Amino acid sequence: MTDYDHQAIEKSWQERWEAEGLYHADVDWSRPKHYALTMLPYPSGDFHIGHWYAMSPSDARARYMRMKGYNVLFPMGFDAFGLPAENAAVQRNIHPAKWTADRIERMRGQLRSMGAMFDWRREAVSSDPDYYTWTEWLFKRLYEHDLAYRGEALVNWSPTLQTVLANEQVIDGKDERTGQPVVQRLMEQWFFAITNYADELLRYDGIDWPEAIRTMQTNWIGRSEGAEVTFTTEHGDEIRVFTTRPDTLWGATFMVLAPEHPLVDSLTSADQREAVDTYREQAGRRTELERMEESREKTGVFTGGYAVNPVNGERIPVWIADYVLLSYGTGAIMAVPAHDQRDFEFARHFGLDIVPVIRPEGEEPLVADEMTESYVGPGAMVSSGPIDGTETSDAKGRANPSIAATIDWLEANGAGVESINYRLRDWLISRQRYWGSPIPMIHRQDGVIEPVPDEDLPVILPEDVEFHGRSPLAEYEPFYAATDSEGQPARRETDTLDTFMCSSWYWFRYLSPHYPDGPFDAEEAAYWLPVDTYTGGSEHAVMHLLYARFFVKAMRDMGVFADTERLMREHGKNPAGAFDEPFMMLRNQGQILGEERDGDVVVVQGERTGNKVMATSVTVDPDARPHAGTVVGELVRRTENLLQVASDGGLVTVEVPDTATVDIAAIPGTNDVTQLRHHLEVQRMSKSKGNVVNPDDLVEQYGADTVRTYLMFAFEWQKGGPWDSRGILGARRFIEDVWKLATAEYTPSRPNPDATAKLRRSVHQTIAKVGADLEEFKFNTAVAALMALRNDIQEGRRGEDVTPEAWDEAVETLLLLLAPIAPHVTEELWHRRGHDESIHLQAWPQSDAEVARVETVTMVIQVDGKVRDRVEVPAAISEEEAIEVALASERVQGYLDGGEPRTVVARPPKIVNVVL
RNA sequence: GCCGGGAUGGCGAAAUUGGUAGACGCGACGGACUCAAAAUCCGUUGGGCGCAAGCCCGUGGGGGUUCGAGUCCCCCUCCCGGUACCA
Repeated sequence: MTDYDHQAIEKSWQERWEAEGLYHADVDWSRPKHYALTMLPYPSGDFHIGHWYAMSPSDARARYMRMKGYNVLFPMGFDAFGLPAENAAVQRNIHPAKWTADRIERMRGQLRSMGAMFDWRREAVSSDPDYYTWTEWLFKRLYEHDLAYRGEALVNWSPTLQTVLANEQVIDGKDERTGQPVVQRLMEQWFFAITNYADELLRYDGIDWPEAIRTMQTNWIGRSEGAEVTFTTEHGDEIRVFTTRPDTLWGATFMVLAPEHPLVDSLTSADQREAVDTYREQAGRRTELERMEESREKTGVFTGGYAVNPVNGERIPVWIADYVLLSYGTGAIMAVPAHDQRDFEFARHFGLDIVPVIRPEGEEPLVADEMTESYVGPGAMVSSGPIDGTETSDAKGRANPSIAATIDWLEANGAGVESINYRLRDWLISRQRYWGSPIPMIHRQDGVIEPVPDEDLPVILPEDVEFHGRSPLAEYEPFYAATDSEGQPARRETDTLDTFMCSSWYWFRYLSPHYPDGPFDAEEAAYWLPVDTYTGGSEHAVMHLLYARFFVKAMRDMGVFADTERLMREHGKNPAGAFDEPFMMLRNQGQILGEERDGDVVVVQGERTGNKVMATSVTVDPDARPHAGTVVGELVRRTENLLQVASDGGLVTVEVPDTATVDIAAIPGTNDVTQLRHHLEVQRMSKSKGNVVNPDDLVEQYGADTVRTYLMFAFEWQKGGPWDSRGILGARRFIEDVWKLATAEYTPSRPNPDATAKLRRSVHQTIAKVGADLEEFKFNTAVAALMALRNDIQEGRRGEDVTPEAWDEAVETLLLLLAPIAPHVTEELWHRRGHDESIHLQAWPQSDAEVARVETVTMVIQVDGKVRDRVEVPAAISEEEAIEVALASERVQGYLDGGEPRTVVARPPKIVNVVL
């Protein structure tokens, strides 16, 4: 037993740190700065172990940087606007402001229990007028620079949420938050012109971000190079199409328009009118989700109209089909069935012409009737007029000779132009909801829209409104009744801003959360910006992280940083590149999953051969009766579709083929093998599954230091993994061991130089190892190294053979290296050992290379690549000596059997390989 | 389908980037302490063979490069994440 009382220690240090302002970070131009940022939480009400997993390692690294001599800013705040608060108002009659404030208060307490080095003076809450004044102000600046505009577009409307959503917030036709389907509607809304920055957003110059995030953003932006070609209808209307393969224009045999395309009406012939109207009506009624759930069988109707292909004057039919989307490209395509798989399927389905225009490399020419799929490979252009015979490769855009030749021809003949198209749409920013930042705009009676003057900002969100599931603002006269710049009655904008806008600039507000003259104090910004490290989840790859990049670029171009840049220069800091990107380094943590459960009772029917069973049916039910079943027992392990079941008759391997019927008591409805796999393995934490790990309970039971240490130790941080309630005991034991060592009386009975040197070597190696690991976010190996040092110190204690000086050095170094990870217990022990100043103000220990150096190493001797012997040799051994030692080995001699080795490869002092 | 990341003991994981596979921890097993249990302490722990010295096998599967491959190259299987009639 120790007198380690984590509850008392953690509480008292948290209070003392707060009272002393230990973590206050202030501008100090004489010191290098480090701005460490972790994604701000939404005030959901309760901290999840996932928050701890994201934040406490980030805190450890920020603390490490502080000990390395940086002036570190590590702020915290709340992303406080959003729908859940509004729902609470509807369902429980609690005002969103109160709901939010209560939750923030509770979460602040939980955050404090983590013992992180947050500078609470810099806390920012996005729903405070202090904050959203500047969200509104930024909206106005964007409006003034034509980066915010009102426009009509086909948008995602969520009937569930009663609001429109940005493309980024719709996944698989369902809204990102609730998973409910969205529908497409043509509506007039507010947008941010993020597409103006598409090309710049594709560049990631100077930033150290995970490859995966950059790829996701690149794919989301979806740049494609090609040409825009103009076809002409029989009525003389122009139909513009975007294509990445203009070289196949001579193979275009029909056109397809999106059902909502504006030219559909004029194209439609009288006899096709009814069919077209029916199809359009059906398409409009279906949600994105329904469209995707239906088979991939192509549907569509002929309009009865024709258009002329500008390259050859051919008259081709115009169809409508829902595989062409109004929101992408021009909403119309030329169809080249021979060389595009979707067009091919459509043509086959409706019996349309297929004309090959590429002769595959080294093969016979394609014959339309014999084709079973489109051909998209390289070859030579055929039946293509002016570009006949031109080579075509797999390259995209002008890099492909046939495409380059076609673009030149199109431009010379006025039939089309080179064009680049993006998948990225402008960011739809308005929401028909209450609990968000107001949009500071006024609709005049004459239809003109004008901004609220700066001196009238902020537009305050009124409190005494009624909640009923839709935005109350549009029905609340005291809010919407306004006066325009000419004193005329007008209507205030009642939509509010997407909460992603609030989180697109919050790290600037942290710098000076109460600064009254701008979104941030330029002096603070000049010193702290840009953010050096940013940590958080990768789920924000194409939302928050893309918006944040857009915002800083737009702010830069609008001159918002002009004063900041001037101040940077005055202080001798080069502003170049400081406002091109928000976060210089980004690292994503993984996810903590629910605890791996065992104890599932499995009942299997099937054919048994020995201890193997081919299942025909599998039932998972904790209350399963031990009756008829080929095998009844407890699941021990599963890999793929193989289950290991411990039954009365011993361990049985059960194979579950796709054809087996599966019944899982916990999951209603018909189940399948996939569900079985997921159910029997780990899963996400959720209240309904009853596997949520509550950090508050863990902190009470084990202490924050133990929880932090365990979270950093147990997983590769970027990866995460299933919670293990037994694993945390190892972290607790480690902390207790540190306590014991640091409070022990140590008087050696037989100090000797060898043991002393050995311990000191370990200490200095550990300093280097832990520092390097924390630098690279490798928290698990950093903790492992500290545990190994603990083991070495314990060995010294048992042997009583290291000098008191080496002992003290080892123990205190252990405390210093552990301080960023377990801040409370190390602080306590540091003081108990007679230090007055906080351990968190100490410098990171220096590793003495001389002390850390090993004098002898174990050299491996291989014979034909197999390890046959190990010999202790001086670390500085020469190649000749190494070979000599290796050949002198008895084991090697035995293999040589008197003969000579064919060759010997030596990499002293690591390895010598003797090849027979 | 496409893009990205993976697959290493019973489990979480290490491995200086081509050089002792399994550090560190969990669990398990054996022992000490205890009337007993927990806690704690000591030890063992990839699999197989062997009394032992030791030998063989082993990083999802199959090939290859190399004196030497978890690591590099080619092919395949599976898992996780993202994304999808994107013209």
